[in-house]
Amino acid sequence: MLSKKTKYAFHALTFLGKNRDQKTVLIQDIAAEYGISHKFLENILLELKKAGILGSKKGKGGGYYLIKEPKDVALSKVIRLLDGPIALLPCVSLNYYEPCVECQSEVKCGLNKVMIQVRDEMLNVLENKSLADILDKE
Amino acid sequence: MLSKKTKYAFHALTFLGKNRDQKTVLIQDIAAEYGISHKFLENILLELKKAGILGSKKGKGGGYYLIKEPKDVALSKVIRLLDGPIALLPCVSLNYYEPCVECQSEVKCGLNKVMIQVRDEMLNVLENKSLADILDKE
DNA sequence: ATAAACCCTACTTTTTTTATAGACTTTACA
DNA sequence: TGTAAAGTCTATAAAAAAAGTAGGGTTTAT
Repeated sequence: MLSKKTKYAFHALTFLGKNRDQKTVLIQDIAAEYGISHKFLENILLELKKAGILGSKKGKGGGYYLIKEPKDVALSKVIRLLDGPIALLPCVSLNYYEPCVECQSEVKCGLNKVMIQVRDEMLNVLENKSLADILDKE
Repeated sequence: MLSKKTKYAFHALTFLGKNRDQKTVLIQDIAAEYGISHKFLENILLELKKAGILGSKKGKGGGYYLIKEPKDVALSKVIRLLDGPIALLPCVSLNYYEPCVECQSEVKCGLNKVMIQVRDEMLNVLENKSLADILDKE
């Protein structure tokens, strides 16, 4: 399951996507829309900004806005950013690889082989679905 | 990512699958093979037994054995048993459904719709891969 | 009778997630 | 030019989940 952080990130991105006509949107308005803690959401939006997905404007009249095209915000990108690896095991993660301590030889490990296949099929889905798909269904 | 519990379950199942010629296998031998805590593994094997995947024999000369054909032990079954939902959000889980409190209307939620698609594609993979696939690659 | 092995429940520790606090910086505008 | 509005940043606290441990109970071969 995704963490709440990631789920809220998707909600926020959806809200920002729906309000692209506005120059900026307040954290507060997003928090209110979904009943999320303002402060918690603040951290999430900051991470999305640092990742180049959102832009912001400080000071009075400021707020956040979507900097990327919705079709260019893949689900995989948001998940990796806030939740970490998509792979089901550390030993098959492309972005967060770590060997399994209990594993004598990765090359001989059937579980490793199968989980590489699972990872590839999951990535195929998560890299080809994007914020645009979410917005299309709203 | 899968929990260690689930990862160890797959290791144990693999070991038992490779030793189907023996009547029973000791917890201790599986734990030693992977350097896993005996007691922790005990709990895991017990769950696999209760789920009808493993059988056991008590007393001296006892141990665990695979009760199902490897091809009939889908990855999805083991993951659900030890880790819970496969779906990425509670509101799209088939086996562990819960509404999202922040969601006004599930029917109008684009995230919900997209995550249903993601779930179906993940299930398609995880229900069609099994212990047999792991054993084939060892 | 005894030792080997699984069964079961409860508990503790550790890690991760979720949430909060508060001081700081930037900006619009009266 | 002062003030209020808004994002920035770091640290910490609280809650929940995962990982691991303990120990007595039951069954069975010899």
